[in-house]
Amino acid sequence: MAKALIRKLEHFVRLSSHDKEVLERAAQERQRNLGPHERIMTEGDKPKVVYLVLEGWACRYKHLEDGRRQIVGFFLPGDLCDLNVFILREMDHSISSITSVRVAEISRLSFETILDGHPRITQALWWDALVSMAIQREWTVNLGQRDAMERVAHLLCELFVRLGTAGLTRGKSCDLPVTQAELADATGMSTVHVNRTLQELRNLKLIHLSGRILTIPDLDRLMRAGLFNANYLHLDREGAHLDANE
Amino acid sequence: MAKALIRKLEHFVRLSSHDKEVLERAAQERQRNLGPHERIMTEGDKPKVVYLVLEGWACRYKHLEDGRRQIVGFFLPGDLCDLNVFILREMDHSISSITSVRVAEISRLSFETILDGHPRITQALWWDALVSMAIQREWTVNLGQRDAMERVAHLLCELFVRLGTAGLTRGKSCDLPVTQAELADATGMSTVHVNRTLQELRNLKLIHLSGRILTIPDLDRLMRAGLFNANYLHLDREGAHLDANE
DNA sequence: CGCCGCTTTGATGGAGATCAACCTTCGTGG
DNA sequence: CCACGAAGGTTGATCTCCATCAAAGCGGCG
Repeated sequence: MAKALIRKLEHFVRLSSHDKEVLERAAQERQRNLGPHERIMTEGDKPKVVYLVLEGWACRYKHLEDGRRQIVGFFLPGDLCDLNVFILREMDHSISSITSVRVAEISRLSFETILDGHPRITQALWWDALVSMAIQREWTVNLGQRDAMERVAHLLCELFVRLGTAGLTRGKSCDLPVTQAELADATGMSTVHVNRTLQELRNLKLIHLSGRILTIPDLDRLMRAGLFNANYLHLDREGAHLDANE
Repeated sequence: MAKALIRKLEHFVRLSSHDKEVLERAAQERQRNLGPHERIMTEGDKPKVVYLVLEGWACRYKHLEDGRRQIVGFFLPGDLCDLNVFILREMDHSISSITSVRVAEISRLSFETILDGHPRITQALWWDALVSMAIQREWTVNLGQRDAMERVAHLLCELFVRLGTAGLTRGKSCDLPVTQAELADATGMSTVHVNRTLQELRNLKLIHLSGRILTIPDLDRLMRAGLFNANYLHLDREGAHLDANE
């Protein structure tokens, strides 16, 4: 159930089987199933629980008054929304499903129980939170400095690597269940230009994309095209000194 | 010493005088003075301490291999770098001073002591961390969706409001010790276009800017021009239920 | 079959980058 | 005290990347 999360956290630290059970139980506690494109939380809502995505894709986004929309992040299986949201009085952005999605709702109480009683998990979750912030910074760089090709290439690299850490790639391929309009909202481009950019990437044989399946024949080349450097994802078992010794 | 930080945190929760002393002492512990444009941390460094800016301006930024640079955030007096950085093996971005700066270096140990023993401070610091993430998201929106005028207007609003919460505005004015080139790196624009955009804002009487002093005659109008909505800064004493009762 | 959501294509326009000067201010040293 | 240089700000001319508009393909599904 919480397999993707566990697999992701183990890029930071090796968890004991007890740690894993604790996470599994938290993920069971209360689940919610959503269809594609349903609202999970709306800007202005009072946040009451922590969400963990178990299956499917979702996204955070903000609307401007005049209707423009920016997707500020994708939630993939294993992703948590901010650990401490319930400190805030109201959400400053919205969250929607992209595909159909199963989420776990973790209550404030049981979340705090985990943080209190399980220092190794706690550390791993903070690591994950720091990585989320690094991702958000990298998106800032992406939108501020990279041109269309680089921007799309960079986003695809990020998604592919993140899916990989959650165990959701198959060889050189992965699902990419987003429309070009959604890619546009995430990259700050128009749909038309996303379309042309994807074609260019296809012509250069940097990607193969059809029927919601993305294949990256040579990830290194795509990374170079997108000036992608994975260091911001901090994937090298940085907390090894905490490893469970079982 | 830690006045700006305390003042900022009190937008979330009222602190006891003991709380304030604890923060003051942490800010005394070990200080460092830097001239303008000095490196504080470099991408790749192992982070060892938490920095708190006491005086002056600094920024975080990332370089692309080909030299392009994106400023991903400004540090104003009272700002802390990520609470838990030392979990990470290496920095994924750099931090430099803009003006001359005084920072406090808070050791991992004494930082953890604060977090352990002072729940009200801890909550306030988490609130601050969540606000930092919201700011980063808002920058993503800024770069992705807003045009030049809106983008600069939005940034100026944000800086003015944040300075205000730290007690660093004088009426309608504040310091703005950044060059146009730095504004360009923060907004993803060219210096030339930042210059023209500032002129336009001046012509519209939305700002008055000279000699590093920014004056905003009518903040509401500038906010409208930048589609600025302050809710992402969460400034309405959200943690009032925790207020120290003294 | 026919519609709806998504992708693709072509034509046109504009916001902002780039290049290249020039100007102003201010700190430094002769 | 002035001369000079460096750093920052300002301007004009040109070009390009990407937005916008509009219409046409193309599956998939009721």
